[in-house]
Amino acid sequence: MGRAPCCDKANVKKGPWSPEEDTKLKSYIEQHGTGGNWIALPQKIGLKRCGKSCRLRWLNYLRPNIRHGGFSEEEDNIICSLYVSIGSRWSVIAAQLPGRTDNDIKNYWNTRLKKKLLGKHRKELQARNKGNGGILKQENSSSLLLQQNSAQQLHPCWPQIPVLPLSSPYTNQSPSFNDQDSIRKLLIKLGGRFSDDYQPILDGLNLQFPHGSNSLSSTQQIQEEQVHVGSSALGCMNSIGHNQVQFGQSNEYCAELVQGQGSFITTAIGEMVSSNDYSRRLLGGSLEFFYGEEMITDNKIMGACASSSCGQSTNWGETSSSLMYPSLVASNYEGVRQEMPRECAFQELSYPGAQ
DNA sequence: AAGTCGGTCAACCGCCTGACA
DNA sequence: CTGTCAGGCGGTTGACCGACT
Repeated sequence: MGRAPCCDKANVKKGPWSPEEDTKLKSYIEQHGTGGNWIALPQKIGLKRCGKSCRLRWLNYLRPNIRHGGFSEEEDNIICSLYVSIGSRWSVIAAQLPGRTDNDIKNYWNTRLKKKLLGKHRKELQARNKGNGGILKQENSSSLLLQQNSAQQLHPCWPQIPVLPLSSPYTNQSPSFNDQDSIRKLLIKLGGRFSDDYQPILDGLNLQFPHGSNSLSSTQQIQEEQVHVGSSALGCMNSIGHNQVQFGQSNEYCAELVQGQGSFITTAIGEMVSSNDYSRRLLGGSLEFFYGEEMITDNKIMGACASSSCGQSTNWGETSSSLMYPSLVASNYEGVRQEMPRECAFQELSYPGAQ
């Protein structure tokens, strides 16, 4: 029992539109509008097309002021910025780019932009490996984590509970956002092997992370976790799943693991975004929008955790709507588990020294 | 010249959401 | 409150085209 089709599939033409069909549709809509009913429209005009197909054709190709191809650097930046913050919500992204359609942007991202960023990463990786003789790739995850922990003490960019003031999007305020998790989402979405250095994105994005008073202790916790849990993503997930570690620790620990997956795209995007004031503002604003949305989900999770054995010192019930906790995005275990590509998890496990 | 391969992009599919009866 | 329906959306497909062998 499927859903009833929106039109009679047998009597509907499919495939590319002919110039005659385009002309019919365009002239009718220009004269009469859509009439608020796309389904009935093709019959009115005498087109053997599905109403949805007409709508798509009009929106993507026939309506005035549509631009195809020739994406500018500025547009690249905006697309990347928004993809980092809100993901593949192409209609929202398209709304920020006059004359662009969601379909165009989606195609552009999938065929060009993604590869452009991947290519950039490979070059950087090659350059870096030349510089250090490829030693970095040989390091096991434990030493990597320790190295990162050392760096974290200098740049404590993983506070347990970053707190940002809520402000309206698209303001001229400094983009004091904290988007490691959305960036991580991007990395996970894109899959593949990432580089190991996180700092460039922080520099590139000009991020300002509040230095949590407990950041040092959380680093120590992570080091302890390494001993107890091992250094695989699976270990992290199992730990959370079985409540063997406290929530704050597992959160941090997962963050560290994913951080270990690197940041080639984020570095590239960071460079793009930081090169452009508008993109920065856009990203700052859209991130707030994004985090605001994520909070709903995460509050549910955190609420559930707080009432079970995995909650610890954080009192999630006191969460104020005026505060945002971006790091909690990564604490969404289900989200991490579902979005983590198999390849990603496998490669993490295959590190020499991983237990 | 013919075959193969990979990239691009228009169009389709199916799910979700909101309006409305 | 519930069911239906159209609109909207993101993911996917497949035709087309140019580069390469």
